[in-house]
Amino acid sequence: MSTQHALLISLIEKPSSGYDLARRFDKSIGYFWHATHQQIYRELGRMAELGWIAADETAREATTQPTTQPAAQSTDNAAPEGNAVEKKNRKKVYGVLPAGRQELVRWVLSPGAGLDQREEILVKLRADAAIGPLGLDQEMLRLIALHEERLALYRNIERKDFAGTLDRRQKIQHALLMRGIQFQENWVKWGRELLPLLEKADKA
Amino acid sequence: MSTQHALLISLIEKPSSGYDLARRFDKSIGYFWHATHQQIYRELGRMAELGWIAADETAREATTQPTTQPAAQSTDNAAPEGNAVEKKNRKKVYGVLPAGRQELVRWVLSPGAGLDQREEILVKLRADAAIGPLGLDQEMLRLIALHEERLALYRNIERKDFAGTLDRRQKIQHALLMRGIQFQENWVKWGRELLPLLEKADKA
DNA sequence: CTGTGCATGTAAGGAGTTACATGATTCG
DNA sequence: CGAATCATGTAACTCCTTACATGCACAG
Repeated sequence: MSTQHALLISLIEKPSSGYDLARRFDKSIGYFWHATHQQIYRELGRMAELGWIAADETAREATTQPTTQPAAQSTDNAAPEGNAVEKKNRKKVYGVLPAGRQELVRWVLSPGAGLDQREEILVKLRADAAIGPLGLDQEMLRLIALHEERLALYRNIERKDFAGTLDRRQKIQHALLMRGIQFQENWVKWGRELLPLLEKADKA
Repeated sequence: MSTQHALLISLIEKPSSGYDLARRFDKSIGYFWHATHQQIYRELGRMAELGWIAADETAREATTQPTTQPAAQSTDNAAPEGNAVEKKNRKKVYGVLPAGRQELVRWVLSPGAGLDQREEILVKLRADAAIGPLGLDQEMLRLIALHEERLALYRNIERKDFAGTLDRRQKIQHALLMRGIQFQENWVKWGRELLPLLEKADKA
C-alpha cells in the first residue's frame, strides 16, 4: 500500500494536519498519487495506532534532521503544560516517528509491481475498434484538453520552481516533474494523431 | 467500473469461458486493463445476473428459481439423481446479449475520469529526494528492465500483426499498441537519465 | 497413478469511493 | 449575523488482492 507512504513523505517534508494533507494531495504529490480526505484521515489514524506518526501534543519529533524545516510556523500553539482540555475539534498536526521513518525506508527499497496500467480510454478505444465508430472523438477531445491543461500547469511549475542551479533533492523532484511533462506531451501528441480515426461516418 | 466493460469487449471479440478470459487478460487487453481470475469470475456472474451476458447452454437450471443460491456445497449435498446430466464442472462459454452491448456503448460514450496516475516509483523517488540517497538505483534498474521487456514484446506484436495495409479496426488497435510503445520508450529513456542521481554515495 | 494443465469457484480482508455529519473560526 | 472555509470524522458500499478449495482430463 502506497497511500500511507505517500502520507509519510508529506509529513516528513512538513508536519501537517489531515486537512493540510488533503489540500496538498490536490497538488504536488497528489499529481502522481491521488487520495481523498477520508482516506487520509483513516490512514493517519492507522499509522498513529501503529506508532509511525503522532499528533503534536503526543511525543512529537525524534528524527534527527528533517531535510526541510518549516521555519516560521506560528509558535503560539504551545501551552504544553495544562492542556488536558481535549477540545474535540481542533487541528492535529502529525509528525513522523522513527518507526514511521524506518517503515518508509523499508518500503522504498522493497520491489514494487511496475507496469500495470489502467487507462479507461484505451479500453473504450478497443471497444470502438470492435463495434464500429461510436463517436469517441468527442470524449477524446475532452481528454486531450484535460491533458493539455495539466501539461501547462506542469510547465508553469517548472518555470517557477526549477530555475537556476539545483541540489540533489531539487534535481530528483525536477525529474519527477519531467516525467509528468513528458507523459502529458506524449499523450497529447498521440491523441491528436488518433483523432481522425474516430469520427463517426455520418458526420460528413 | 471498467473491468466489466473490458470483459464485454473481450466477449464480443470472441465468446469465451472465464478461464479463457483470464488467460487473455495476461496479454492483449490485459496490457491496459489488468484483472485476476477471481475478479473475472465474479464480474461474469454479476453480468449474467444483469442479463448482459449468458452462458451458451442457457437452459442450465435457470428453469425454476431465478435467485438460486449456488451454495449447495459440502455436506448436505444429496441425490445426484435429481437432474442427472449437468456435469458440475464443465466449461461455460459466455456470449454478450443485446443489453450488454447497449451497456457497453453507453459506457464508451460516457465521460471518464482521465488523468489520475498512480505510479509507485514516483512516490518512492519523492521519498528518496526527501530523505537522502537510499540506493534506489537497484529498484530503478529492475523497473527499467521490466519496461524494456514489455517494449520488446510490443514491438514484436507490431511486426507480426500490423504489417501491410490495415482497416479501421486494425488501425485503432495499432494506435493502442503505439500508445504502449511510446509510453515504454519514454519511460525507459527517462529512467536511464535519472539513474545517475540515485547512486548511494558510499558506492564509490 | 501422479503430476500438470484446464476450469470454476469461495472466503476474508484491505483499499478506494461516495455520501453524510458536525463543530469552529473568520470575515464582510 | 450569516456564509465560507477550516477541520475532523462515520457509514455504507464497491472494488481489488491473496489464499484456499475442488474436480476433471490427459500424458508420462
